[in-house]
Amino acid sequence: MTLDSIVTDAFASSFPGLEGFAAKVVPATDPKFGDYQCNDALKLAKQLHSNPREIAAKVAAAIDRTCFSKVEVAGPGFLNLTVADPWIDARLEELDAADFCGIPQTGAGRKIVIDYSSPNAAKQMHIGHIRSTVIGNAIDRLFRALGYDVVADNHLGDWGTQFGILIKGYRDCLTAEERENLTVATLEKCYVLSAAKAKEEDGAWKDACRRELVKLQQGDAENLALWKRFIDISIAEFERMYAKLGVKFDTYRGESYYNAMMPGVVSRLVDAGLAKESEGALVVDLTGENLGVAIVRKSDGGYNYTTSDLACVESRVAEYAPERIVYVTDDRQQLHFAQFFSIAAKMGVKTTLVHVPFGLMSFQGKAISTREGNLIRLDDLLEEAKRRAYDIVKDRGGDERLAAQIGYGAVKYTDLSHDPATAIDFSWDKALALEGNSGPYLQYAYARVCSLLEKAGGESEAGAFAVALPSERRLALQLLEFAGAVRRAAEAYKPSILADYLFQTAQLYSTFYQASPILKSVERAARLRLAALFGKILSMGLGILGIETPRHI
RNA sequence: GGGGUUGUAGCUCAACUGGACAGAGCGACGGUUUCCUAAACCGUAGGUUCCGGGUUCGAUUCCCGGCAGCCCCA
Repeated sequence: MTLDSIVTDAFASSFPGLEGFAAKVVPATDPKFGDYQCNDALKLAKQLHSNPREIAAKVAAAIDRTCFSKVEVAGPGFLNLTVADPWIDARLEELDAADFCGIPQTGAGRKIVIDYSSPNAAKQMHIGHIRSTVIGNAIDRLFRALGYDVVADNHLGDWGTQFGILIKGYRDCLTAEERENLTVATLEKCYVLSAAKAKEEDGAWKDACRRELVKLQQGDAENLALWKRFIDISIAEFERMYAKLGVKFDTYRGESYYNAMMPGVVSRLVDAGLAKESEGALVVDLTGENLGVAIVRKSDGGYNYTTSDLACVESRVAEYAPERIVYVTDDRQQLHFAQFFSIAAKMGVKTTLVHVPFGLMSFQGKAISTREGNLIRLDDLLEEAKRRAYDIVKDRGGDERLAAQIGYGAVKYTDLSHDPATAIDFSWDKALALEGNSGPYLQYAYARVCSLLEKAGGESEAGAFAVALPSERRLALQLLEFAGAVRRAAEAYKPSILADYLFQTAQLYSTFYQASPILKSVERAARLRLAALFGKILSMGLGILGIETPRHI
């Protein structure tokens, strides 16, 4: 019997007329009110046009008391519930025995695609790529934790005019040695040089670039091989970053993958009467939905993102039949996705499309761009994070590996602890925070649990749960909310909900740990058990955020 | 001009989708190590939740109207 159903029963027996009324029991907003509360008497009073306190009193009288040590009506009609300690112990026992730390496997047998990170090929990743990568990966892990079959796809920017410029630059701006040992950094330099020459007066270089592009598009073997090489080098470089960040993709399907499908998409749009000619371009008019006009084929015959995204969604539906496709991109693309989703719906695409927009990262209030000259390479950020962590860790016998776990964890947590919707202004100190609400705070809490258990001689020392002190009860009740926090984070596409939960949990543990001796206590066995369960939940939760949990710090 | 989004403590952010006295971190000030990891813990100070209306037992949350920042589209 869940608390929900116990209270629902009490409502049902007090008010026989209620059909399908489900009471909701939530954690108390303040410990002084008890452990849980139910606010439904207030809601019901509105429906029934009667006094909420009387309703609450009637329900309180009807509640089965076996789980509760106290049930009272307070304020305008709140039902405050204090559970009996043995009830908590029994729930903890269940939680500890449950698979997946009690996370319901609601996604079993269900497939979703998550599209994130998506950097442009032939460029190095920079701090502007952190958000999509880290938030997207946490959403990916959240859904896997719920049992979903997830396809993580990296929709690379691997096609377009920049490759004409790159191929021309590769041939005429690089030394033989640079061509031999080609890196992404070299490709970047090569692009800058070639693009600069393309702006020259006579236009000869620009024309040459265009010719290379056309050859590539027409399948010229040499240019195609070069393009392929650029992509392979780019992906290898991205994977070097992803390895540091603990990110793994199932597929790397860039725009090029959908290239050949685009004419088909356009002709279907025309056949369905959705796309119409306008000023030489082909457009879908969405002004009726206040979404303006979406161009699906430009007047020069080229396609744009809307078209390739439509081809992409059709391809994914045909291949995977996912119930949902989630796109994690910055919030500038909201209109684009609204247009694309609307057209997809009109084409009869059978899946739910979700856009998770996040606020753009800026640096000292300015946009991150080459022009502003504030483009901090992701690799440099991660190295600096590791270096700062190492300075602290080395005195305690920590090595480079530990420094990386802590430094990278700090960077990831900083991002994940904020609601994706908020814009973030990058600063070294914030990104690399090691105290307070930070990744290392959580890792430190975990390391202390591990150390404690080790000193105790392993988890075998732990006995039955027996919560008693307020600090133990509060920690215990918080642990029982884990699955709910995971579920809410996934439903809202906000890893920050889980991060916030874990931080609060670690705070409650620290308070308990500080206030109550464990090893030297007569309650040793029970407290060790509680500490061990906290460690298990924390480690699982951080794992879902993609943050590592070293056992020693 | 149209649309989106944000506005909460000095700063950075929460607030479980309408609940009780709006909470954390950082910073400030003051405490806690013969004791399980002080990257920790405890306490104090700090608020017109941008402004004005509305809805109701109850609004940071929902509705309307403004203001400001950022973004997108003509």
